[in-house]
Amino acid sequence: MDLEKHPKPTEAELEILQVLWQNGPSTVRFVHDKLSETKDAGYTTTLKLMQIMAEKKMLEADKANRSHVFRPLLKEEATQKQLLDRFLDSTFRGSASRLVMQALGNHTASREELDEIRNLLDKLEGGKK
Amino acid sequence: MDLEKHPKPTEAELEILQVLWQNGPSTVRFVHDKLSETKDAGYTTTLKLMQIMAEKKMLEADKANRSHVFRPLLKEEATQKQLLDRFLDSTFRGSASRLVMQALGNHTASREELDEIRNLLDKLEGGKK
DNA sequence: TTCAACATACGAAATAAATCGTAAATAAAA
DNA sequence: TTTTATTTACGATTTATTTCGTATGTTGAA
Repeated sequence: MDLEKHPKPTEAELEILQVLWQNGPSTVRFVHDKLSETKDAGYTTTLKLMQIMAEKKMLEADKANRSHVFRPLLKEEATQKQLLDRFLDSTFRGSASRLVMQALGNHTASREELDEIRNLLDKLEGGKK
Repeated sequence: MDLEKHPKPTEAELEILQVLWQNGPSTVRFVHDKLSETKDAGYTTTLKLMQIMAEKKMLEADKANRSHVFRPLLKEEATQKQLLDRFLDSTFRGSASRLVMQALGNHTASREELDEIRNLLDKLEGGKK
């Protein structure tokens, strides 16, 4: 069968997915230009990666025009959740609260974001009453 | 010089560090037995990894006895923070609150943990008044 | 002492990930 | 139309990581 439920994207693949999630279906050229802002690798490198990702069914290429347009087949939230699970496990031995504490402690969040989190806490804690 | 500030531990290295952080300085045998519970690789694989880690100054070996005793040179919290930064960046484009929301949403935390988090929120939000 | 169990040393193979070079096709420009 | 630029195809290389095999040394039990 080989259903390959959770194809963990590599670092480089994730970078590409991020561009697509943020900007919608895009050509290799576009993705590569975006990546070039922070990274430097040749055009064919990006191309090859995206082709491989298409093979792996992470992306789908629309080949109608000469410049193929790729769209992500993985959903951002689902992928984040999957990666978070792994990360939580490997780095925080599964303790979500320790991760949350660290994340909140070390990184700035706006007042609004903090309030949002507080609301979520209320809901969660409500369920535990 | 080659100071190598942030030697990002690989997955396998992290597993070894976890054992050492949890159990204190240990022999290869001990670490390998622990890892064997969830993973399967030969003894010499673990040995080799730990030797490489020692070269990289992630571990230090006490060679007084035949069975060398390895201790971690990286601190757990600092390493977690470092990995969290990268993860946050690559997976959540730097949005700590989104990560926190996902983490809280998908994973169970006890009442006490939730309260702890709430306290932290109070402190943080206090600082923003 | 002799043998079996267990330790480290270390080169090298296996695997995975990322990068690149070059060819061939197509399109756009001159 | 000829040339130049851009694109995909794709094999191959490079680099990183993980794994293992074998040699060799040490310890402890028979």
